Amino acid sequence: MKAKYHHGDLANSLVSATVSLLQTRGLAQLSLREVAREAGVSHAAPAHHFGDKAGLLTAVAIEGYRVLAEALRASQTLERRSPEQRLLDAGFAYIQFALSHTAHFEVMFHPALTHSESPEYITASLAAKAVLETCIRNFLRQQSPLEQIPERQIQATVIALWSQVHGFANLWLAGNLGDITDTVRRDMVILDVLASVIPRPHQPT
Amino acid sequence: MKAKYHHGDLANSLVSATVSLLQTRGLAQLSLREVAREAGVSHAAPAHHFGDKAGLLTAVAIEGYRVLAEALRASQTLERRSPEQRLLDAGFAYIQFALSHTAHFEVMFHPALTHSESPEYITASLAAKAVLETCIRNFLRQQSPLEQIPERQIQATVIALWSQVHGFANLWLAGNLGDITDTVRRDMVILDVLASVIPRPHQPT
DNA sequence: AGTCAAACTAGACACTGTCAAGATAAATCA
DNA sequence: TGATTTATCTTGACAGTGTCTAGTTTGACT
Repeated sequence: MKAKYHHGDLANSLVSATVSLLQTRGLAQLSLREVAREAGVSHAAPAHHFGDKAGLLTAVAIEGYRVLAEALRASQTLERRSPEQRLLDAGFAYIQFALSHTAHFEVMFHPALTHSESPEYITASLAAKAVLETCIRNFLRQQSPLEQIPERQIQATVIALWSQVHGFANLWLAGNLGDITDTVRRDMVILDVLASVIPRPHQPT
Repeated sequence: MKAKYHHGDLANSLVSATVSLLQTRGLAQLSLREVAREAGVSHAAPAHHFGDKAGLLTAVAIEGYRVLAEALRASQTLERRSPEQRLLDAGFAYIQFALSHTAHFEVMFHPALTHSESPEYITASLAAKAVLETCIRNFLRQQSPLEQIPERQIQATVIALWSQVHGFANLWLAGNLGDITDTVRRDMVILDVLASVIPRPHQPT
C-alpha cells in the first residue's frame, strides 16, 4: 500500500490484482497494463516479475491448483461419513471451488494461456490431481475391500468421475445449465447429479 | 477465389479462415486482421460483415452447434443397436466432435467470446441441446418402458451424462489425460469411461 | 441510363504486449 | 561506516491490435 519505489511484495499483489480483474472484467479484457495500474505500478512492472502475460497467468493457475488441492483435502476431514458421502464431499468441493474461483479455474484448464510446461506448474497440477485420485481410490477400496480392483478400472473411474464434476462445472459456468438459477435448487441439482454417478457395485462387461 | 472487389461469399470465407487460424495458431493469437489477410481482403472487412470480433466468433459457434447436432443425429441412425449402444454412440459422437472440431468446440462454450444472447446463437444452441436430450430420453424410455420416470430425474440424468462427455472432452483437450497418447488405447479409454457411467437400473435414494 | 444501397477500402485513434535502456533503492562487503 | 553490486521498478519506444469514420467501388433495380 505504501507508495515506495520498492513495493516489497509486488509479485503477490500483481497476482491478486489479476484475479480481481479476471473476476470483474473477464479473461478477454484482461491486460497487463491494467493489472499494473490496479497495483499502482508502471506498465512494465509485471513483465519484470513474470516475464510475460503467460507467466503471470501461470502464477494464477498454480495458486489455483494449491487452493483446489487444499479444498479437496479439507472435504475429506468430516467425521462419521460413509464412503459414498466422502466421495460426494470431494465432488462437491471440486464444484464449489470451480464456481467460487472462476478466475483460477478458467486459467488452470487453458494451458495455452500459461507456461504449462514449467516445473512449478506441473508439480502443482499433479499434486492436485493426486489428491483427487486418492479420494476416489479410498472410496473404491472401502466399497469393495476384499477383491482386487484392476488398475485399469480404477483409472477409468478416476477419469469418469473427474470428467463428471469438471464437465458439470464447465457447463454451469458457460451458462448451459441456465434454467436453474435459484440458489436453493442449485445445491439440490448438484447433489442429484453427483449422486446419480456414484458407481454401483460393478458388473463386469 | 476471384480477386474481384465484391468477393461474393466473403462471410463464409471469413468463418472458414477463422476456423483454420484457430486450429493452427490458437484462440489467443487470433486477430481479425490476420483473418482478413488470410481471406485476402482489407483489415476492416470482417467488421463490416460481423460487427466485431465477437460477432465473427458467434458465427463460428453457430456453425459448431449445427455440426454437433447433425453428428448426434447421425450417430443414432445405426441399425440393430441396443439402447445402451445407442447412448454410447451419442456420447462417442459428442466426444468425437469435440476432438475433431476443437476450434468450434472451444468457442461454443466460452460465451464471453461471442454474442451469446443473439437469437441465432440461442436457437442453434438449444437445438443441439434438444438433440442430446432426445438421445437420453429415448434411452431412458427404452430402458424402463413401463414405469413413468419423474421429469426431475430425467433432467438430472441429462445433466449428468452431458457433464460426463463434456468434461471428458475438456480434460482431454486441456492435456490433463495426457498419459494416454496412443490412439488405439484412446478409443478404449473413452469406451471404458462412457460405459462406466451408463445409469444402472435405478434404486431410489 | 441513372439512382441507390450494399460491399469493401483507407486512414486514424487509443490501446495492447514486449523490449531496451535508464533510474532508484536495498543488500552486500570492504 | 561507505562503496559497489544487485534486484526492483520506470520510461520510452515499437509493431500489432479492435474499432470507428469517411470514402470508394460494385451490383441491382427502376
